[in-house]
Amino acid sequence: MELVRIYECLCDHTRLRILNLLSKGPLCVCHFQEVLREPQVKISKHLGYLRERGLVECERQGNWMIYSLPAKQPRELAANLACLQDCAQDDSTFRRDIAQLKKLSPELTESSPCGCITAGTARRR
Amino acid sequence: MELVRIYECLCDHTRLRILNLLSKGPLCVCHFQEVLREPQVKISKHLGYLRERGLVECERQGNWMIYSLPAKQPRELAANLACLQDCAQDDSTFRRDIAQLKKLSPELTESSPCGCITAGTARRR
DNA sequence: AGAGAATATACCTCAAGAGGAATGTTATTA
DNA sequence: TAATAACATTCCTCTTGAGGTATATTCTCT
Repeated sequence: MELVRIYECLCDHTRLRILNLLSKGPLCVCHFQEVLREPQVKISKHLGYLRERGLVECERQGNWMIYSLPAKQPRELAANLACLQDCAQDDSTFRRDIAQLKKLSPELTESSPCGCITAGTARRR
Repeated sequence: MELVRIYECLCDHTRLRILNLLSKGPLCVCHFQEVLREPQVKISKHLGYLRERGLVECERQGNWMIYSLPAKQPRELAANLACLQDCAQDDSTFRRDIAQLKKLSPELTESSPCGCITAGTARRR
């Protein structure tokens, strides 16, 4: 995987926030919307961008698309994602996002796919 | 230092090569030209870009501008430069650049500023 | 089959930045 | 002081990508 391609993915704030959330586990699009508070198009396009370049994988689960970090990562990618995680700890936005994520779905890993089954009713826009 | 700003600096191949060379120590512009075999404008502009964003520092030494990595680096920058160095080891271009650098000026650290005193006569374009 | 929910894509506008040609700037040397 | 070396900057063209609006696609459920 080309180093430059990786860095191109990392040089947008929204994408960094997405990758930061994904470090905690798979998520569906509506969760990103909930946590990041950004319009659907924006999130969907950034996810598409990351997917095309192999920074994330996705799988359909009924009506939901579950995004996750690649199961098998080339060394350069793993190293940079680890570095990002390290740096994210110092940043208030990233920390707040994680806090918000836990708040929205404390049961995340327990409930079905990604806790989305109830998320539909919880969303308002 | 904003993470995104750092990544913006890293998402160009020429800049990565520059930073890779700088990891071995300070260098002047003519050395970059020698090793990277890229036109002067291109190198100068990328160095300017990196300088504006605090990824490199420079100091005039007579006719030469000596570029180096910042003496004092914020954590995010240090982490990412370290990560880059780690990844660069797997890449043939980066390895070749370093080899070329050593070949051009094996005495680098011993001779004056950056070994540039003789570099002028060595260049041909 | 039809409706609605979740997500993706097309199309448009705007800004940033890459690369090159020409020219400017600063310092050294004759 | 004039010439030259080493760099920087300006101006121009072209591509990429960000963000938004509107619309399409894919499932699920009734």
